[in-house]
Amino acid sequence: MSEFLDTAAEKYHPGLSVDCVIFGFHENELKVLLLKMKHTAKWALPGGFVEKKEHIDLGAIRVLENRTGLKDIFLKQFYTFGDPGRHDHEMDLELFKQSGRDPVKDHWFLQRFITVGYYALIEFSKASPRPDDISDACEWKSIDELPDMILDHREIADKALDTLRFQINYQPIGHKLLPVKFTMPELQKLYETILGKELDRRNFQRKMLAYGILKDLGERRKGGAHKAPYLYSFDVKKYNAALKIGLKGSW
Amino acid sequence: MSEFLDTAAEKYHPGLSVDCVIFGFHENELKVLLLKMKHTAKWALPGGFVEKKEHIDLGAIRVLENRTGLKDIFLKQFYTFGDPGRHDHEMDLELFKQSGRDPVKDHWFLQRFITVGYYALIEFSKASPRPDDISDACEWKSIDELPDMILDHREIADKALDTLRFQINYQPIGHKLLPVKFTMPELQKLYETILGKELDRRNFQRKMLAYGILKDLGERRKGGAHKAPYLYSFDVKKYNAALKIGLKGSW
DNA sequence: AAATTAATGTGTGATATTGACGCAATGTAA
DNA sequence: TTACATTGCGTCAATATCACACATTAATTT
Repeated sequence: MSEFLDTAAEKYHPGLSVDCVIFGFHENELKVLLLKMKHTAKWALPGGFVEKKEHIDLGAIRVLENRTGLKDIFLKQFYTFGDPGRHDHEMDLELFKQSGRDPVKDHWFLQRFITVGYYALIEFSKASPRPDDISDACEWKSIDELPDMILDHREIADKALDTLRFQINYQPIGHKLLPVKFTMPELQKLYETILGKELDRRNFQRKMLAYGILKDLGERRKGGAHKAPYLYSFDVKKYNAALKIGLKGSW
Repeated sequence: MSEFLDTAAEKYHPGLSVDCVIFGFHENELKVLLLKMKHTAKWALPGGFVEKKEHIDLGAIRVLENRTGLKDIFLKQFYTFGDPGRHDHEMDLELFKQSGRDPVKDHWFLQRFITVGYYALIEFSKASPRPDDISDACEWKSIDELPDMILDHREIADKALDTLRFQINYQPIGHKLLPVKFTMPELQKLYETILGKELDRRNFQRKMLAYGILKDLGERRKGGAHKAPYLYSFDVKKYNAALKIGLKGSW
């Protein structure tokens, strides 16, 4: 950390950061990957700084890969947060203190920061969450029960979910969040969580199948209680073609 | 300009700008307000820098008010452009030359810039376009015939239109772009321009009226050739209520 | 002044989509 | 074996969409 404070001003674009809202779907719940900050009870979105000659998208991709161990992640920029009040001067000074240094006036790290928000969709089971230097845990948290978060990170997470909801007919949400094989009830639960409301099981199935973007695998998912549902996977070509014009439908 | 170069580093957030795509609707055409840059044939979006302790939204509002003479403008952030290649070093040096100064290495103005894109919707007739220091003209240009633009401004304008198209059922587009009184054909033309396709006159009218967001003023617009169309205005309360859940409809 | 023309206002029927259900089939647990 | 929750498939009325036809009106032409 101490070294970071020394070299940051040279390496990174001033006053600019990226924060990622990483979504995963597990046990019928939509989850977000959060970092538990050292020395406090608060959590944070995985984030980082953008190098001076780096595309901001690349900065976000770096963060993503470091936090999840995954490559080729689906990532979308969704909003830039530029409230000058989003700074937490106390926290910054605390960081200096912990690194055993005196806060320097006008230090790169102590200025006001703008942050560009990205959301990512990843397949839950494939990720290997790992903390970074300033955190001592990296865990999935249910979107319905987010813990106390630093700065405006709660607002950023909420806005990401809003965006997801808004773009549900235009982004490969199912394809990126679900495993290759999935059942109709699982797909429905995902939609319900994102939309924040319940859908009729039968109408949902009819509509989904009508899109022609699913391949019926003929198998069933055994093991669970009750009747075993069929397994499906996405017909990626047709799915992407359909998304371009948008899945019609009022959810 | 020379003074600007001296004080900018102190006053403005480093490496950050805002650019505004200002939409207006006139003579059945969707138009964008552009600045003609001095000493070149290229045009630019109205833009500016963000003060160190200023909300980025406020920075955009400042630009808007200065360029149009209007207050209370409808404004939405839509995307942040962070390609390091969006810089035009030649142009920067030119600016230094014109201000009669030598380009200083590592000068605030010569670093790489991120820009936050905003789109604005204004009532065409109420605006009084005026150039800024670095431009010698400020004019409306049809979205269909945009002139050569600097940097990635063309890309920014295109993305703004895409956003408008995407949000057409959720933003008060008609209300902000049209005068208080307007005819159904005018409203339709606006929709057609934004959507980039023609719509059936009769189905459009039926759908619009079904939303219940229009007030029939009973008057007709005389003067034009042929049958005089009725005048409408928005029922703002109902319009806004309808937008919250989104005007249903596949355009 | 009457006829022409190019818009606008209103209506209709076929088709597709939505929303709210019913009912039988299936796998686990009692 | 039975009970039960869950899944697969189907029905039907209400609504929305799409593709038109026809009558009306105001300026222009003859």
